[in-house]
Amino acid sequence: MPKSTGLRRRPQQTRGEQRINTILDAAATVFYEVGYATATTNLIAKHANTAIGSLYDFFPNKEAIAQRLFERYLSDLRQLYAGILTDELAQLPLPEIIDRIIDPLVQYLQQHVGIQAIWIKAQYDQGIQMLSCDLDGTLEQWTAAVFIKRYPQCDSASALRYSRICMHTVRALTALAINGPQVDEDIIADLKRMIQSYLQTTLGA
Amino acid sequence: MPKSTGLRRRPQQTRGEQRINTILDAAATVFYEVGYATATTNLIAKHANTAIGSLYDFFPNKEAIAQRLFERYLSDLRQLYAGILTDELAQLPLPEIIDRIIDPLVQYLQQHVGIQAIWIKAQYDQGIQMLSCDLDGTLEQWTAAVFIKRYPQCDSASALRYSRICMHTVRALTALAINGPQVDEDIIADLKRMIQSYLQTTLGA
Amino acid sequence: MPKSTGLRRRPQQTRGEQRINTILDAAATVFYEVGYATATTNLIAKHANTAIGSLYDFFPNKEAIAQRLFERYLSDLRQLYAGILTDELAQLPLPEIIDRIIDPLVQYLQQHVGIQAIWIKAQYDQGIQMLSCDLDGTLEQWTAAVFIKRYPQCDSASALRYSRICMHTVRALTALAINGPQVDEDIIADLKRMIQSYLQTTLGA
Amino acid sequence: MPKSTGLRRRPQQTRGEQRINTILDAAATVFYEVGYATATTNLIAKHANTAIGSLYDFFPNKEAIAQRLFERYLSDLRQLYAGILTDELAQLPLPEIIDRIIDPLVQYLQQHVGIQAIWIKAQYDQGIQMLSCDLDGTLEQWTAAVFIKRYPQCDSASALRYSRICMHTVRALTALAINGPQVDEDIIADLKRMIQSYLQTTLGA
DNA sequence: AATGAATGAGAATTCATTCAT
DNA sequence: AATGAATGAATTCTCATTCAT
Repeated sequence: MPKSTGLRRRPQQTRGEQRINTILDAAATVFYEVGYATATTNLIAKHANTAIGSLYDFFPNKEAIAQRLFERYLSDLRQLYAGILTDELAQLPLPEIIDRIIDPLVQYLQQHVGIQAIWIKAQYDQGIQMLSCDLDGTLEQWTAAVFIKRYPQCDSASALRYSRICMHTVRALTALAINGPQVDEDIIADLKRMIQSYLQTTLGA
Repeated sequence: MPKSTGLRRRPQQTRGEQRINTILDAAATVFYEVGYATATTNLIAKHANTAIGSLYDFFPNKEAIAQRLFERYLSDLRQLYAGILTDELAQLPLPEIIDRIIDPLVQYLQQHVGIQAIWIKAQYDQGIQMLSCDLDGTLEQWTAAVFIKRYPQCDSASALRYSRICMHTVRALTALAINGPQVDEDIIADLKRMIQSYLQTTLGA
Repeated sequence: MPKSTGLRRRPQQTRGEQRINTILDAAATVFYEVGYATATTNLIAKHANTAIGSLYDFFPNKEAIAQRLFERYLSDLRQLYAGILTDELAQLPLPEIIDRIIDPLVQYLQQHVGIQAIWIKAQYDQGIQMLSCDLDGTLEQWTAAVFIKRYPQCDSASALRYSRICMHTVRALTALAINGPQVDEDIIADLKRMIQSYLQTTLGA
Repeated sequence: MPKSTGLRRRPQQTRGEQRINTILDAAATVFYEVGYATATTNLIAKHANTAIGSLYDFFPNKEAIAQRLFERYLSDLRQLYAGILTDELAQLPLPEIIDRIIDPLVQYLQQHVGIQAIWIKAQYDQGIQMLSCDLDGTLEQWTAAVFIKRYPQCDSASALRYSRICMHTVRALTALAINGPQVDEDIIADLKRMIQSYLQTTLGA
């Protein structure tokens, strides 16, 4: 059952690189529109204006496409947070920290509907669950690192636990707040308040 | 594309009534074991020791089975909360209220793994999203009613909004805490703390 | 493949007799409405307000129902033509003969839509073809007998051939003329003219 | 309930074109051998030495296959009659006209057993009735045009009526006369005589 | 006799994936 | 590299018929 999910053929030319991105974009759209389970590889190929055979030239199976999408999102977010998760962040007041973490995430989700489909909306879909682990885990670790810096009394296991709880809440409420490109800012505000009060109660100011 | 999800044949003998329940129990198990998306009607029939034809005698498709399951869970919960959501509840201290709402829910989820599969774990699965609306909505309304009673300054629209936010958080974190019959009590404790601090910050003591 | 098509249980009581007729009437209606191939035994039972089990108490299979319908129609027609196919008939002028044969048939078809479905409309349906042989054959024989009487020079083989040709034409054009209880009298008139001129050309006045 | 009957995928390679024809040929054979109602898509695929999936690549269902067959036959006949239905035809003696219309049709039916199954033999099968309309209608119109030319006193509505009556008779009696590649010439001769005498009686020499 | 629940073979249909061109 | 035709296992669903009550 452990299918390989890597690329099949490493693209030799820029054309191939572009093709891969076209396919991934198409997949993101299709996943968003019909859901991961209902999405078919043929439909993705059609959206990408690509022959189904070409799709399979690059990806061994449907799962690998989602996998690769996750990787792309993760790399996006890595870049995005590189400038945010600095040492100074932990020194700021808690509300500020929360803003600086949540706002870019919300914005990114808003601008990339594909990630909504596979990360937020399908969080427990058996077919995609494992694929999202990396993304989940990475975000949780980043946040845990901030916690440790800010709350020195906090051991790393606890920090990860808190972080995980927060991230799950963030996922659930952004899912509620975000619908395609639309965002309900009130819910985001409440989400922030919830996280803030939780952390204050749990770890002190 | 809105398939009808009613019963196909209303059973007129006790046998039929039992058969329906057997199928629903089997479906709950199968949904839990392989997930809603992966579950097939044949697999459900096999688990129920029933001919596939019998399943289709009563249910037009998989969706209808899930629908019916939701109705059964909802009716269970209605009964469960009938004794809890009394007028006195709103008079109690907030932590007590939260305990009295969350504890029975956690216990019920723990004892009915089927509902975990379709309500908690598949909360954003396109195939099941609409079906769970009733359950969602009902729980949210119940809680909103408690809020209104406890916080008279709170109008009903806001109460519903707060309630919705809380229930989504509850779903997300019970999903994290509960795995089949296992419960991570620490997460439940944190969940309660999160809800409590959120409500206090938002609505006052 | 030669399924028995007789009755399974000879009804001991009038109740059973009635039940059989109810089922046959229902079958006639259903055959007319959806066609023989599409008709299901369950649907017939429902139309007859009868349990499917009861239907199978009386008829071993779907084919037997159609078979029995044919028998009923045949017996109706036998009675109908008993007073028509007399020795004097052959003495009449040809147009008169034709009227006396076709008119009652058209009227009967008009009044029994069930026979339209299985005899006229499904004349080449594999499922029903053989069943209609008796009805076909009988009508052809009756007519052949008239021919022989009227045209003494005509041997019985030829008479049967002419009769068969005429009956096929009659079937085809009544099918065109009759639609449920509606009849296009013009077509019937042309049908008669066609038959008459054919016979005159073939066998003389 | 009106399923679409167009092609699902328009073939873009010669292979696809061939495959479609193979499937249609197989369907014609199967329809002839077991009848339209009994024919299954799987059986057709098997006869065509084709994966069932390929069949569904091109055709959404059995009906669409029959539809397409009709179109092919119609186009054959159009070509066939292009050289026959000339202006001079109407000048010939009636028997000659009839020969020139019926003979090629009989020959074509004889050589294409598939059309026998769906056009002649299943002429009133509910499943196929509508599909054959085009073929019916076209043949009737062609013949009506000849009538109008030959009998100037005849208005177009009447011509169409006569034509329709004749074509139904032709269908019924060719069905009786033709069985696969076998033809009973005597019946064809009688058919011609019947049509001729009918037209003479109706429209004059 | 009657009821309607149960059976399961078999038909229709989809779609991830491979293959020929 | 690219195309799209082909494959067939797996799934959904129907319905003639039998069986338990």
